[in-house]
Amino acid sequence: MELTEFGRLIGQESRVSILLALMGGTALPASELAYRAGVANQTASSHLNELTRSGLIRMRKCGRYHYYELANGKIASLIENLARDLPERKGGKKRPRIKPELKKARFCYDHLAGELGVAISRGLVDKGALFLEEENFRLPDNGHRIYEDIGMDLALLRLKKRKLCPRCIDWSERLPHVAGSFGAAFAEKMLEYGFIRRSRDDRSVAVTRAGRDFFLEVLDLDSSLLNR
Amino acid sequence: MELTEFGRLIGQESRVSILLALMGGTALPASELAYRAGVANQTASSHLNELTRSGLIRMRKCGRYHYYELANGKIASLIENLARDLPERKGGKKRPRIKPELKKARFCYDHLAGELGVAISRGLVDKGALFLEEENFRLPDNGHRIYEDIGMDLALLRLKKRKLCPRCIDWSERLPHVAGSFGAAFAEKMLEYGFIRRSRDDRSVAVTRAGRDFFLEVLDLDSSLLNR
DNA sequence: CCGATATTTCGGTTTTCACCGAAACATTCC
DNA sequence: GGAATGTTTCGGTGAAAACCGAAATATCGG
Repeated sequence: MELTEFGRLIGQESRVSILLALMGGTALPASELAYRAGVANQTASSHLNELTRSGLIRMRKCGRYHYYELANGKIASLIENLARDLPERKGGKKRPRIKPELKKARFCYDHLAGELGVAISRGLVDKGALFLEEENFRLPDNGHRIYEDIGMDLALLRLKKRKLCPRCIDWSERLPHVAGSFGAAFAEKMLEYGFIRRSRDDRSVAVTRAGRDFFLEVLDLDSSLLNR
Repeated sequence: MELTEFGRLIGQESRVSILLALMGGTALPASELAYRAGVANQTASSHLNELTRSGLIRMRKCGRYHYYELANGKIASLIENLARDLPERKGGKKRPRIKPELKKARFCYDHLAGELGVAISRGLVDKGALFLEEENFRLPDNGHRIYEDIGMDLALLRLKKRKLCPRCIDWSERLPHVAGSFGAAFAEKMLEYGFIRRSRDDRSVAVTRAGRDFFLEVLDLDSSLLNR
């Protein structure tokens, strides 16, 4: 895709709203996206069509619903990185743009980011369950107790053609956290066990009471992160 | 800056042409930029005004000339990275977009990139004059013969607040090469000694006969890179 | 098949903005 | 000072496109 085309696509509030809504990794139906962007269904439909043609998003039909989602994880990181690297607003410090819930914990496409995402990755590293390397993280060859306990099959993940556990530099934190098929699978497990819960409205994530215990006991996370 | 604003700015051929023309790192007068973008001076002027207000570029007056340049190196890498990470054109492989001269050797803001830039960095590493580390390159604590021979004062560079020698991942090569104040100073030296010469038209770079000898002898670069 | 719901297509309106001609402003050169 | 050159400001035109109402299409639930 050309710079200009990409720029034109993200040079428009409604389309950016749509893309940002999809950054959470969940596929959403057209009307929901129209609502979030604050435009009529017809308008959103034409935007969705354009975004699809350009390859940034894709559509999956499910009955009368058309579910749209980001085309792949690369698109998600592209946008995440761009948002992170944009220069500060000229006039100084006033940047309350980041909603606190998002800053705290959110989905970045399909893995956890924000303070929680960063802390989890760091916790795993501290426990010897993950190693920070040059470009990517690395998983221990023999697996790790933590993964066994929550029933993660690392061998299965290694088979996927997708990168296993690349580093993703967080948009709000500017610190590395684990992404890739491992990052996605880990987040999936956390949802499965009810340790975290997705927001209904955006890509923010709440830590449940059970999750609080898990993160405290298994990963020694700082409790200040887990309150509220 | 907001995503949308940035998108709008680069969502337009003329403005992208201007930015790309400035990616070489040299400041250019308004009329030159108008010419390269293929629009009238008045039109370019309004684009330049907008780009300046947004903080992407800045202006330096010199007599009746108004020289515009990228606001700083971060803007350059932002654009370079974005261009690198954009998804491939949907329809497959046809991407002859990169001009061969640019692919071979070019300025990336103020340091060398392209095949030559990558090769130089690799050559310096091979000679023990540069070390490839996690996020950045590192210079040897005691300096190196190579730098003495061309009269580079590393101590002076270390004083600058700018990063000394970060890694920059090349847009066309997708390989790391050295940027930062060291990268800029090294490129400056190469120009000074007449080892390379900037193109008058774009940000591409030609290796002179003297440069060929230097790169062959001092850095053992592959001669295929240096022909023509 | 029918009504309800989700989405898209079509047509037309309105907004945005890229563009340039003309004129103003700034600087240099003579 | 006056002509020449580089740049910007102003005003108007034209094209692109964001938007929505209305109607068409698709699917679901009976």
